[in-house]
Amino acid sequence: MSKKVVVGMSGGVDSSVCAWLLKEQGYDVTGATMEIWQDNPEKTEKEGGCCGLSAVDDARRVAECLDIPYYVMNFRETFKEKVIDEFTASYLKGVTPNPCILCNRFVKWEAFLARCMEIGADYIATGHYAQVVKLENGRYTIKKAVSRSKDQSYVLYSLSQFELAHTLMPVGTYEKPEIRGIAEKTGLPVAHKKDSQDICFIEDGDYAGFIEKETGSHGTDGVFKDLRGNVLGKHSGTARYTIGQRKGLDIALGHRAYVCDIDAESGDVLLGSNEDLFTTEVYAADINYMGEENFDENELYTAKIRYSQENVPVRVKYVSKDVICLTFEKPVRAATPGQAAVVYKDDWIVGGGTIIKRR
RNA sequence: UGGGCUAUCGCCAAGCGGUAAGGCACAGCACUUUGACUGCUGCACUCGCUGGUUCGAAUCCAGCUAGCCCAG
Repeated sequence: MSKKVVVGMSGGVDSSVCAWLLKEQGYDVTGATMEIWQDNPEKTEKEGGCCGLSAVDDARRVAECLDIPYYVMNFRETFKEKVIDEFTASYLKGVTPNPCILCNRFVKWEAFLARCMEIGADYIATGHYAQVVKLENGRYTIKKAVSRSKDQSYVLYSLSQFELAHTLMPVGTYEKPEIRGIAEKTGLPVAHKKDSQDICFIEDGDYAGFIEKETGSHGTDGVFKDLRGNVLGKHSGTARYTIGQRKGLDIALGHRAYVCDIDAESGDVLLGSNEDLFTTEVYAADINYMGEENFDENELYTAKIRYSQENVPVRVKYVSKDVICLTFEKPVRAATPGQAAVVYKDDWIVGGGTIIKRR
């Protein structure tokens, strides 16, 4: 009896090929699309040969094409509660969340895996560019994708050992062009769909407008100040800014200015130069361990503090049981509370946490 | 009310008789399965207004208007 796996299908190329690959490998494959937010069929593909189809329709077509059972699962409530509400709440607190990480943790794994196991699945699978591996120490971890430019390990750092033990990510060993090649060769109807990007539940990209619409607030009103405390001008609400931001400040100082700090209590938004953004120490909490049970304070790891950043050598020290201090060998730019600090050893994840402050 | 100074793109600011630099801001695109960063492109046929001098003025002259400073 072959193992049963449910593939989370977004209707995109990667998850579609993921399903194909697993079927090819002999798994008993079922497709499922998580309905989370996209409730309007308008959001369709602009290019490729299958215009006018929503994510669900695309996924269903792929499932038919592969001749596998297909379900649509409703996770709207979980998504609203765990991702959207958290997203907006964070911004109002002056913190910059990473909704993809929240979604992975609470929806795509916690909720989706549980649902799939209820219907008898041994595994769930996704089209992420990352690899699930079991180390010699017996622990599971996420390893970077073979395709370093597409690697998504960073947004998966919060998965538990149990979840990893029941997860397959076959796409992680391929390059993007290979995946598209497979989609074409096997005639999947989504071979030419554009890669998804930006926050999925905010279609126009105006996240500040979204927050205001959802909560009726744009954060705390207040002023821009320089690093010495001099008032530079009024701003339009703390929720519109994030550490390291330059665009959209709408203030002409003659030189480029970047957000260095946000105080949602007072409404102060501190502006400084790009150099002012660099720091060598970053604190993180809410730690999830992957490849190791604990960080070794004597080990030289590498870490990244945002999705698109190269790994930087780092030492990890415990400030308390669940708060760590990362000391980077080279200053890192714009450590931002709310984003994740993910620690790697070689190309696999040791663990990670949420950035709480920088120094 | 006398005297002086200044008026160039949203902000700052070059220009000093030869046919409008630059920075910041802003916009679009690219990059990106988060927010950012970054890169590229665009952004005053016009120089407070009205006349005059000149082959030719934002640049010289006159008047007007506005703002600032000093004096009372």
